[in-house]
Amino acid sequence: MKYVDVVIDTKSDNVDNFFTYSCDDDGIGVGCRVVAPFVGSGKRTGYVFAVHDEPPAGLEGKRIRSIIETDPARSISEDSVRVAEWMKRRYFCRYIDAVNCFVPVGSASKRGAKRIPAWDDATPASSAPPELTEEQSSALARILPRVEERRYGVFLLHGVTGSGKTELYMRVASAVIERGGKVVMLVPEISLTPQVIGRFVGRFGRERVAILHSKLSAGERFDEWTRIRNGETDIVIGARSAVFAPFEDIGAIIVDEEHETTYKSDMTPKYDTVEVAIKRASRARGVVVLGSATPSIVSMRRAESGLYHLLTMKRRFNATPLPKSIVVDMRREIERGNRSVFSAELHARIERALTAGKQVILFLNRRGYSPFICCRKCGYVMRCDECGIAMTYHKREERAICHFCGKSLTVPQVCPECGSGYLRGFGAGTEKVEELTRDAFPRASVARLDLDTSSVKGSIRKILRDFEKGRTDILIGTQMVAKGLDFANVSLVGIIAADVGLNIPDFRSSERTFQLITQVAGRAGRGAEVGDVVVQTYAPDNYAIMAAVTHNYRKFYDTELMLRRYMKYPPFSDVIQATALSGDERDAAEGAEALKRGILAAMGDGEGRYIFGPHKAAISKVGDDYRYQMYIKALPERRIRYENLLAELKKKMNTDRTRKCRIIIDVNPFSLM
DNA sequence: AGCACGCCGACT
DNA sequence: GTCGGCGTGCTC
Repeated sequence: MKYVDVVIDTKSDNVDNFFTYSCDDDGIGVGCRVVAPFVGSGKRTGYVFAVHDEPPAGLEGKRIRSIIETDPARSISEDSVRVAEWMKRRYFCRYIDAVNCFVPVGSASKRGAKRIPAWDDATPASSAPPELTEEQSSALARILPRVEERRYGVFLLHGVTGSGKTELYMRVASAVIERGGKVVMLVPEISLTPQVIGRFVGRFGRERVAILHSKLSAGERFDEWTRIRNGETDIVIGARSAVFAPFEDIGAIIVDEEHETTYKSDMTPKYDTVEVAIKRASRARGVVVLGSATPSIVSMRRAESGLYHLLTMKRRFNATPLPKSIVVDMRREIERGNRSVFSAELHARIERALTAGKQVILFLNRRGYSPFICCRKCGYVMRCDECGIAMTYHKREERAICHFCGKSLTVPQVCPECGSGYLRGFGAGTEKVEELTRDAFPRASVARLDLDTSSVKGSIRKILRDFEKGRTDILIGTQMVAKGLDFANVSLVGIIAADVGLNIPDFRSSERTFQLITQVAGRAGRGAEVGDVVVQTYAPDNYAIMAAVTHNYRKFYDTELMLRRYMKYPPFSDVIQATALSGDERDAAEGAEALKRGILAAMGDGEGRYIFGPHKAAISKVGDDYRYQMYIKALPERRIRYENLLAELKKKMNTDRTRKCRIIIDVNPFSLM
């Protein structure tokens, strides 16, 4: 007879702890999925977190019921359970939320278990391993000993675009597979990285590679999960959720473009994929390879302080120099009377590129026609009544659209505040830039790639194929054009407004701007010739823009780190966002205040200098819930105290039926809105 | 006395 | 979340 501690799968915070059952099956172990009796004649599924030989103390007077059945097909490993425990503490979620990350939702699909999934996006590319460059060899030489000795270690691979990071990933994967281990390859967004997948499939073969992507149905996902768990594959490639792949012996977890924000989950549990990868690899004695041309400040800091091993690759594979960038001060353009979105310099260079038969990419991180709609008489701004944020004008649909919740309205003829007829869109988004480009370069063929033109299935690929085949001269787009595109004939990249992201209220706005400009600029001159980049900005002296333009990561990192240290932002703290939600605005506001009182009561009033808010959230309402939120800069020495305190306060408030609000907590949220 | 309802704690 | 125990208060 065994006694097992089980976490029950329910939706309530009240039941987020262990329940002890008896069990006569010796096949039971940590990670086992079970069905257990719960509340009268009811039964629920759950997961075993601990196994004891004796009934544990503290259960006097309670009956210990016995497990009804076990479900080996959907059980997880003991290591996974330990990582789930860590996730609960780190991300303030319930045990079961963390456990469910490791388990597919569906059950076996009816189409037969051995089906190989659709591979539409992955064209296998040349498979022969090329000769390594000197930089690649020396980087690899630092990773391989750990792979062979099965020692945990984290490597931050800082490699400029085109320095051959993917080849290095494949060599690490090869070495792991050779010694019988398994590999997880994480990419920011599966649909935008067909090249990487194609190369892996070409090298390792379709049968031994599993690809997890969002288009899989629940049944297909379950089949893939089972295939992975049964050891039928060596490599899993996928977006962030693939970090939970059911491998036992993880030799390597590779995180491509580790700085990307898609690695932060925005749903419960709100985990950071890089952190989970490190936790899993350290348990499995595997290596983690974090690759990026623009490593996150947090990762680079960890490398600098010796927690990670830093590997640097500075040379581009084909020795093409990095593109030449010039900065255009848009304030001077206005002074000279040029109020168009194209500076004289950019206009001239586009002309020149087109004449030479070259292609151009224009980047603007803002979709729609105008980012806001404003009354020129009284200053009224059209806002989404659901979310409270300014609505974007979309000309083709002739509607005002909320970019947060998608709500769309017709634009009124007259101002709803003052009744004037001067309601107009202000500023320019990609839709407007497309129109202005067609006007300015009537003989060029122009296309646009953003969320609005790519929502129809297959249209991304069509737009990209047209561009690749040279049927499009100028491609205008948002971040979508920044990722992984590699077109030899692009000689010019124009960044229409480099400062768009710089002024959003988030401590990472400089970091994101630096990364984005670097990434977009990298699209120029991927062929034999040096590319040109024109960066238009109203803040030409800004350190993030300057450093990006001069390809000076070091300079950016040093400046940014100094500011972060001074301001006590990550990596010098964790920013913890606590949000109170309620259908009643006063309950949300009062809940947030109560939480803050609870924190100050435990930590002392002095801690108030690290707590900001609570205040009505910038996105003040989501669905039926009003949102009030606050931020805590949790210094490292207080992290453990906050882990305990906030878990306790959150549970207390969420289970208190006299309080009509819910508390949710996000550690280092992707956005402060 | 009999029962509907809501509050509250417990669920192994 | 959901069940059941229990106290309150209304009705027969």
